[in-house]
Parts: sequence; structure tokens; C-alpha cells
Amino acid sequence: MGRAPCCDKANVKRGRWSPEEDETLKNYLKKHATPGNWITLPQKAGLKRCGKSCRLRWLNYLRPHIKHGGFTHEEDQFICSLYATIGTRWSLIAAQLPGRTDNDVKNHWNTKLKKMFLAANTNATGNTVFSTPTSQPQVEDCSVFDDHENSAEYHVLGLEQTPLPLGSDVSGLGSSCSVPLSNEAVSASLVKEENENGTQWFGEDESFLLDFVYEDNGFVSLENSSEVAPSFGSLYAPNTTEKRKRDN
DNA sequence: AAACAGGCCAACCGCCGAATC
DNA sequence: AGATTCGGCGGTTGGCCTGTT
Repeated sequence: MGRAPCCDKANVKRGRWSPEEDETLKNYLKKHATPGNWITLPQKAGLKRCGKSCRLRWLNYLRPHIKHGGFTHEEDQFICSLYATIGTRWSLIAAQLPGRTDNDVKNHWNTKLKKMFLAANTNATGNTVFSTPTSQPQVEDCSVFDDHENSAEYHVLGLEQTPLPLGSDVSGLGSSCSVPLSNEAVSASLVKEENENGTQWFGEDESFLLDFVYEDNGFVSLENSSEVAPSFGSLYAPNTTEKRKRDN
């Protein structure tokens, strides 16, 4: 026996949302701090919509501070960089781009970035220079992301099942990391070293050096102190705790 | 001006994992 | 322990828009 449908499909409206429906949903969610049960929300709010449809509409369009279109070059780079390391995990990627939704990032990738990415990573003979992640991507327990306001500084985030917010305590970092470089679609390995200068992270070939800066509040940011800048992207440490079932 | 093709993007579909019963 | 429910996710679809022939 299959699973019961989430709503009576014959009695729900489908397709594009009207401004009136948007207003009804917004007003309901304004009055109720949390949506509670999305399945029962349409009835309570007076909408002839599937609960899932309401949720999607809210998350992708009506939520405050949502940005649409107009992806910047930095955002493009960031998406490509993360795609190269974690694959099509749009919700994780979108979580690092303020105001962007997974649907938006996914659409932008499928319509624009995918072609650019494949073109950029295909050599003259038509062979892909590096493989795009198709199966189980290596996702590990911490990452560094550009804060988009100070390009010389990279904030360190914990990455468990969902990314932690900027400034999360990541005191339990592993002993080595890797970081995608801005001019190469590969990850460079880093090695952590404790010395009189504190904790430093070196590129394995010593072509660049990264310093962690421990702040008073116990949080950590990362500064690039070499000529080879890491790109927008992720710094990954070993000891993955990430669970991923979807890929076979 | 009409027909067609391709791009774009909002919305839907169906699966999965976690929570709850 | 197994069944059910729900939220969340990535893949896909379909309709609108724009450019080209």
C-alpha cells in the first residue's frame, strides 16, 4: 500500500500563486510566529492550497529578505566552488548565501553556471579536467566561508547535518584541512601546526599560509596571508559526521 | 506577423529521514 | 518494533518570455 497523499489533490488549487493568496499566507504567518503544521495550515489560513505548496511558497518567495536573480560574480564563484566539493547539495550551498534559496541556487546553476562550469573544466580535447561529484561527496566537519564583506577574511563554520551560523564555536577542529583555491578547481591540503605564533595552517607544498585568528569570544576566523588566495569556498577537515543517504 | 526554439524560473513530484503514535 | 505523519530535499516539469528565423 502506498503512502496517503498529503492533501486532496482534486480540491486544491495548483499553479502560480495570486497576490491575494500571497497576502493571505503572509498575514497568517505574521500572526503566528511559527507555521506549526504545514499540512493543516491552508485550512486554518483559508487557502485552497496543499500544505507543501504553502511551505514552498513561503520559503522560496514570501520570507523576508529573500533575494531574486542578480547573482554576483562572487556568488557564482562561491556556488561553483562548493559544487566542486559537495555536489548538488543546494540547501547547504544556499544556506551560505544570505537571502538565497536552494531553489534559486539550483535554477541559477541549471540555467547558467552549469555550462560555464563544464566549459571551464573541460580541456581542449573535450575531456573533463576534474570530475564533478556524482556519488557520495566527501563532506567533512568544518568549513570556511567568505563573509562577502571582507574578502581577506574567511569565517569558520561547523558543518554537521546543516551548517551552523557564522561565528559558531569550532574549537574541535581536526588536524588537517583542504580548501579550494580561487584559480584552480582542486582542493589544496592544509596541515595544522601549533607554534609560538599560535595555530597556523600551511599548504602542503608551503606555497601559501593561512592563519586562524582566535577571537575573544572564542570564535575563529581565518585570514589568508599568502599570495595564493583561497576562493570563496569551504575548508574541510577530516572526521565526517555528515549523513547522506540520497546518493547511491 | 507568425512560428519556432531556447532560456528562465516557479511550482510540483516523489523520495528520505526523523519524529511521533 | 512497526506504521504513520510530516518536513525537507533534489530532480523535474510546464508555462511564460524573449530572441531568432
